[in-house]
Amino acid sequence: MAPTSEPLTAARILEATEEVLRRHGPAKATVVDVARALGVSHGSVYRHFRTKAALREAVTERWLDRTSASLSGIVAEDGDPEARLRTWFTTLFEAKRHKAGDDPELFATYMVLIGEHSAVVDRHIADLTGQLTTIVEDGVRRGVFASASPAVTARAVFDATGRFHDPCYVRDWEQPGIDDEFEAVVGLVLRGLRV
Amino acid sequence: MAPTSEPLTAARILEATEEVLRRHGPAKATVVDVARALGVSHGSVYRHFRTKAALREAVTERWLDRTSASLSGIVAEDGDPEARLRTWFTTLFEAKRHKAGDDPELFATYMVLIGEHSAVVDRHIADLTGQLTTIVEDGVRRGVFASASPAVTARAVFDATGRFHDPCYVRDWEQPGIDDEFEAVVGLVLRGLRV
DNA sequence: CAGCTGACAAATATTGAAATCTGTCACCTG
DNA sequence: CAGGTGACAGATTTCAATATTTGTCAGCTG
Repeated sequence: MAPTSEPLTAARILEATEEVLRRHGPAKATVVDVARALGVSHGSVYRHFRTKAALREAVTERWLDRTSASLSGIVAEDGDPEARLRTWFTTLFEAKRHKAGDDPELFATYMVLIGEHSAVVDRHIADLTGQLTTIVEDGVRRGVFASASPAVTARAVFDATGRFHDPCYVRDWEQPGIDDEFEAVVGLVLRGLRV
Repeated sequence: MAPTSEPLTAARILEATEEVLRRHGPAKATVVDVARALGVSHGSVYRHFRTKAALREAVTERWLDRTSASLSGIVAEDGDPEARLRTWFTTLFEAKRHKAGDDPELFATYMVLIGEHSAVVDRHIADLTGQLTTIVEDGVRRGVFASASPAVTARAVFDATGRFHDPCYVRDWEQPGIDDEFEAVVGLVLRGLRV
């Protein structure tokens, strides 16, 4: 399209790759498509990313990092830890549900990418449980949460709410009654957390 | 194989279908294979099951029902509800983990079947949460559990422990540390359940 | 000479013709 | 005549030929 203009950067390639994935889906998005979208030869793309897998992995990481970033603000706040925990999960659930509901095809695309790059997902989960650990530690410090090991507890809290953030449950997120189920699980977990 | 002998019953067809699925996997198990294993024509199989899907559904249901049955004993016991709940989940997790670990291919086969027959799975989940509801009600009656609605609470407890019984997490079940994570989640949930 | 190109070999995906399977049903047979 | 058969049409799967894609690299170009 654009014959030549700005210098070819990793960021521009990632942007174009996201667009190609959105348009063609994970199965038909090729490196040649990405290069064409940028008006360069596919050899140039390989100058910035060693393999197609590395390129897709970078796109996946960027996508997951956007979610982490939007939650980190809640961790930084200084209010009631229980309320912050509740807000954190509500925000996460809402964000995932909207991503999945607003553009199911794109979400399905990212689910494929996530399946391809488990190391990135592991890092992302470590990131999120790290945020939870901070909130749990804060709660313990203030004497509102009981936990011998905040990191272990944070992980347990994360695992217990999996139904409301793990993509393997996407289908359930549109089901009626899911909000009540969310409240029930979060309520149960928060009760278990209190001193 | 066996030219003719006992009368052809639904039970014998289900048995043979399980065997064919075990041998050939879900993709290559055909109705003709099942008929051949029984020494009959495939038309006879269609006399007992309207479609291939119905046959596979029946096999799936039988498989899931075996799990439910093995847990119902724990529900019927009359000990400490908290201990029973713990035993119930430990038994479920152990059973699933062994099924998955001992014969991964067969487990993968059943995962495919489960994906094909969500109505059967829904029934199975209703069955299991029903068992949990009985234990929770018992705990409330004895004054050890707090719950405004045992059915809702039971469902929340079931959802919160999904990581240790939902097949979408099979991979995690072999990971080191999974037992600690199980303990952490079950501990958290039981704390949340206590008065 | 840094950055890009495009021809190329090997790996992977697509395609369409042939083979197999599903589900039906008129007709056997003990 | 209850229970079973097997030929059949349409749907689905397989397989091998064909086309595309990935990843490399010698060489072009601004």
